[in-house]
Formats: sequence, structure tokens, C-alpha cells
Amino acid sequence: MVTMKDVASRAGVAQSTVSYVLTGSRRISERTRLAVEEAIAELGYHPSVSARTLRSARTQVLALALPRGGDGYRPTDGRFAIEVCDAARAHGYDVLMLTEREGVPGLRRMAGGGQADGAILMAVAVDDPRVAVLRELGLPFALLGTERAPGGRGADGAEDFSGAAPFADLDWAAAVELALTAAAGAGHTGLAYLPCAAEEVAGRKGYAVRGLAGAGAAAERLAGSTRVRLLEPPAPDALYEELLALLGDPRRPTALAVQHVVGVPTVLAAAEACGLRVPEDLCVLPIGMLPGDTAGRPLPRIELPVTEMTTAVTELVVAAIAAHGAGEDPGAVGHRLIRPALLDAQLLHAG
Amino acid sequence: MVTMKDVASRAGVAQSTVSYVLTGSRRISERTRLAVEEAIAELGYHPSVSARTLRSARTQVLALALPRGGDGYRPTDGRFAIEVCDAARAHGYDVLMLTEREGVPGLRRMAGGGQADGAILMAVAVDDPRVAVLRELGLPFALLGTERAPGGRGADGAEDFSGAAPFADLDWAAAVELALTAAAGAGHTGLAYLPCAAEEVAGRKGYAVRGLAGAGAAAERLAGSTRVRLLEPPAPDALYEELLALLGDPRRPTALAVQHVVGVPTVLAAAEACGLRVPEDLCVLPIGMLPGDTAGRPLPRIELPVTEMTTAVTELVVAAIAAHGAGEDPGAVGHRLIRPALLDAQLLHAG
DNA sequence: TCACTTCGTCGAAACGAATCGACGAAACGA
DNA sequence: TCGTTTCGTCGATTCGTTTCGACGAAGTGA
Repeated sequence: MVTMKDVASRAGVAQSTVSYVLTGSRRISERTRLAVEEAIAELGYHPSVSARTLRSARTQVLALALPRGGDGYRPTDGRFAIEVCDAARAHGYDVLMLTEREGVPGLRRMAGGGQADGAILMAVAVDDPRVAVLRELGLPFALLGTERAPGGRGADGAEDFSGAAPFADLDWAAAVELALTAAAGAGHTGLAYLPCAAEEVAGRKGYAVRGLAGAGAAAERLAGSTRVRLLEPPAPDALYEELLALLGDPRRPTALAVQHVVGVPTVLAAAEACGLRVPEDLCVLPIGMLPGDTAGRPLPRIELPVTEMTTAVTELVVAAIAAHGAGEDPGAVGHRLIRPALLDAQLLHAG
Repeated sequence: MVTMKDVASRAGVAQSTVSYVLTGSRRISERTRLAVEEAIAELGYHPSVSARTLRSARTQVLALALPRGGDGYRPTDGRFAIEVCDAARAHGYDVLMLTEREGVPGLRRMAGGGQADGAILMAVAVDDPRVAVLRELGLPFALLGTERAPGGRGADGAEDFSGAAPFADLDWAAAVELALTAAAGAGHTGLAYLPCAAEEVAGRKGYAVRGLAGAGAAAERLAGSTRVRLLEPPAPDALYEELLALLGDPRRPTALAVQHVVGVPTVLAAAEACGLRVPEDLCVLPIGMLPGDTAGRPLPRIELPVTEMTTAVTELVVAAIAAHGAGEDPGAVGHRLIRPALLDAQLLHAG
């Protein structure tokens, strides 16, 4: 292995000088810098990450807590992971994966061993226990989704997140409300909302409960003019049958907002089975699908702003790390709530 | 930070003794061990990963090279990542993510800095340049997919992989061949095969070219009895129109094997648009979808054996690391080619 | 010319754990 | 009783960096 010592002797300088060239933490003359750089290139030197970490106590690594694999896997999860990784690299960080399977002990292990400077948590639930653990461990972090229960809005219409842990998220409540309101505005008089899977609602995942809250708000707001049916959070096996019952009924809705994204193909299959054409007979409006994924046909939709969320959450955790290093409060870096955008709204038009 | 020294003085022993208790590399008396363990628990000691790594030159980390995010993202990728992570933990390894975006320089950075003991590459292409780089770097590795071009089978019917880099993969050629042969056996006389996306074929991804090879073999084998149409690898935008042309033709196939998994919803939408009912008028047979993902309706299918692949590839890379450590050839740990299984075959029956 | 900066570089001391050689004490056989 | 082995523990060194204090050589002003 090539070390700084080798580079130093090759360049005819002290080992510490090589370090200064690399870190830039002291002025070095042009002549010396060039000699060192040449020696580095000639020897193919790469600094040892573990030695650097040991001495400096900075790992340049972020831990990313992924959700569960297996049945609970959602196609969006991997896309988030990849884009978080790219965003982190742009800030000079690598990303170490943790899975739901390891849970809280995994976070403890990581923080205890000093393997990461900060953490990003995916699939955050209301009052997520991991948040308390991270605070206790003193590890800077930011969340994808918030641990706050959906709450009342302030005077300016914005939700109050003071004291909440740093996070980036789509405003799911606003998204669902926008979808339903827009459908009503386009002339649909029978609306329905299909929430996330029962397991996600039961697990109080932020996106799931906030979507429900938004649907409730929309139902209330539209109460005078339009009926909004809030469907039960579906169990995977029961979804198809429930949809058949819903869509087979003569008083069926004409527009269906679907936050249960992995259920979109099932919705389309059920519609077909009931002899309904999409979009002529039934307007299907997915919320939170991956950008570019139009489920095989053009649909009005609200996509998941993956890149915005991942760049934002990365910036937040990087800022939290900096604050932590400066002795300030890493939890005070704020949050980013992303406004939903309705795409292909012209496809909403009622039959 | 609590260090071994603190534990040692608390337990009234030498620092080295604490180390021996932890690593188990020397006999320690029961009495001393208990005292040390108690001190560890009382102080909440966690060994410093960077110090351990620096001294022992073992990181207990695997690098996982993920495919590209953005447009090229496949829902399967994230599932692989999560399950690789779980499998690695079972062997005591953590997983550091690298993305396609960083490419070969990313691997060099990782290996140069000594950040990982081994690497796993996803979405491997024929003659993948990353393989040569890893060999050059002397970093143990295993692949998800093989870099070998599909080749002739030996006398025993098994493909010859001697000299190939260690890998785990579904036998994609056998999978496609099985799908088409089974469809023919179920009475279908007009078969078609939809390969992976044009971009994947052009990029010579192993699964894409091997699937095509299997389709070619099946077409040849069935030539006497059944016509097998091999469709062109579709461009994303053109897929729907091409399917309409295919399925709108009176001489349309009655069974369609679909390896282009993200295209399954599009296939179903096109079938519906042509007034075809699935499975009565058209048998759709997806190959390589995520386990449990039945695209919203029961379909005969060959699932992606994610867990088998990830556990196997992890075992291979762990074995390669061990071999490397023992001065043996890390490339000689073999491979695992997984036989495809056809699920819900009873749904194949021709209308 | 002399005191005094400023600049660039050097040597040495950490960081926390693994590991090697050494060394006392107990156990053993003769 | 004495030498010899075995067992358990200790001290010291090492891994490759970062970083601090120090120190000559130039540069500055009087």
C-alpha cells in the first residue's frame, strides 16, 4: 500500500507537508505543491479513509435507513436510495445502507461505532421511535417524511412544524386535496379516494396518514356540491374484490384518486372487469407514483417529487452535521414541504 | 467517547486484555472476561470502527454498485439493494452504495481508499468494463448477472462458465425458453416474445441478451409446430403503438411472454384497447417480475428469485474475500445459476 | 544594522484498536 | 526440591492520517 510517507520521500518533503497539500489547511508554495502532486500521480496514491477518519473523527458517510424488503417493498424505495446516494456524493458523502430489519439497534450500532456523520430515515411514521433514538445518540439527521401527526394549519394556511425534526416531504395532504378538488372542478360529482395499504396506515406512515387527512379536508370542503367517498385502507388480498364492488355499483364514482400506488394496476384491472373504460367511464388519478411511470396509459396524476425530496433531505442533513460541528442545534435546520403539482390535468374532464 | 482504555481501567485490566475479550483471539479467564463485559455494559462502550479498520485492514463493508436512477430505474433494483443489505448483515458486513453515475471512477475511489473488502455489481452487461477494473484493483467481487456472452451449452446441457467471474443469476435463457415452450405445450399456436427495453438490449445487459438468446432457442426448437414471433426490443415511447399493431392484427399471437417487466401494464392496457380479454383472448406471461407482484390480476409467470440471488451473491463475495485473505484466487469461488420456475401454470391454457 | 513579522516547512504527538513478545504464577513430573 | 510447561495477562508497537508547536529563511521598517 502506498502511504503519505512514500509520497513525501518521493517528493522530498515531510509527510505533514503532503497532508497539507491534500487538505489545503495550510499555505503551501506552488513549487512544493507541484512536486507533491506529481509524486501522488506517479505512485498512484490514495489516502486511507480509515486513517483519515480515525484522526479527524469525520467519516464523510451518511447512513440511510431503508424500509423493509419482502412484501412491504415499494418500487419507490429503491429510486429514493439511488438518488439520495447521488445527492450525497455531490456533497462529498458516501452512503451506508441500513434496513428496517435491523431497526433501532442498527442505528445504535452505526452511531456507536462512529460509522456515519449523519443519518437519513426513509418511510417515517408518526412519532417514529427512531427519531427519539437519534436525538438521544446525538447523531445529526433528516427525515424523508415527517414524524409529526398531521395538525391544524396556522393563520397563513401553512402547517406549524416548529420543533419538528428536519425533514423533506411532498405535502401529501395538499396533494390529495388538490387531486379531489381538481376532479370536482372538472365536473365529476362522484369522487372516491383509495388510501395507502392498510399496513401502511396501521403503521402510521406519514404519507399514509397525511393523505387520509387531506382527503378528509377535501370531503369537508366539497360537502355542499360533491360526494367524496373515503375508501377503507385496503388489505392486499381484498383490494380487487373491494374495487369490483365499488365499480360494479350503479352509483359508482366517476373519478378515483389513488394514493395506494402499487394498487394502480389492480384498479385498472378491476375497471376493465367491470366494463368501464379509462378515462371515458372512470377517471383514475394516481398520487405519488414515480415520475415517468404512467402505468401504461396517459393518466392525470401527481407524481412523487423524488429528486426534489432527495436533494432537499441531503442538504438538510449536511446542514445539520455542520451545525453539530459548530456546536449549534442540528435540529434547527428547518424543513422542506413540497407543493404538489397536478400533471396532465386536461385528462380529468368528466365523461 | 468511551475507548478500550476506559473499559480497561474500569475493569482493572490492560487495554490489550479488553481487545482479546472482544476479538476472542486469545484465551481469557472467565473471571476477567466477566469483569470486562461488565465494564463494557456499564460504560456503554462501542468499538471504533475506523480504528479497528485501520489496524486490521478489514472494513467489514461491501460496496454495492447500483444501476442508474432516473429514467433507467427498474423497480427491482431497490428490492435487490435491500435484500443484499440484509444478506450482508447476516455475514457481519455493512453495505456502502455506489451508483452508476459514479461508474468506474467510483469503484476506483472505493478500492483506493480501502473503504470496502469486496464489491457486488448489479445490472451487469456482457463484457462489463467494471469487471476488468475490479480484477486490476485486486478487489474481491461477485456479480448479479454475468459478464459472459450467452454461449453454447456443453454435452450435459449446462453452459460453460469456466473462467467467468463469480456471479449469481436467474438462468434467463432457460426462463424464456421455459415460458415459450410451456405456452406451446398448453396449446397456443401463435406465440410472441417481448424482450427487454431497447436501451437494455443495446447496453448488452446480461438478462436482456440472455432472454433474447433463450427466445431464439425456443423459436428454433418449436419451429416445426409453432410460430414464435420475436418482437423488437421496444423504445419506451413506441411500445404502446407497437402493441396495438401486434394485437390488432387478426393473425395476432394468443400468448405473449413479456420479459420487459415495466411494460406489463402497457401490454395489459393495449390488450384492453384492442378489446382482448386477459387471459381468455390473450395469455400474458411475465418473466422476471418481483415476487408477489402479479400486476393486478392472476397471470402465469416466472418470478425474479430475488432472495436466492442476493443470498447467493453475498455468499460468493464473502467466499472471495476469504480466498483473497488466504492468498488464493478470489475468482475461483464459482457461480450460481438459478433454474426458473413457472408459477400458476394452469392459467396458461389456450382459450 | 537590528528587531520583528510572515511564510513555508518540519518533527512529533495524537486518534483507538490489534497483535507480538515477554513475563510472572500456577501446575506438573521426576 | 527443582526445572519445565502451560496459562493468563501486560506493555509496547503499529496502522496512516491530521494537526499543533516550532523553527529557519526571507521580507519589513526604523
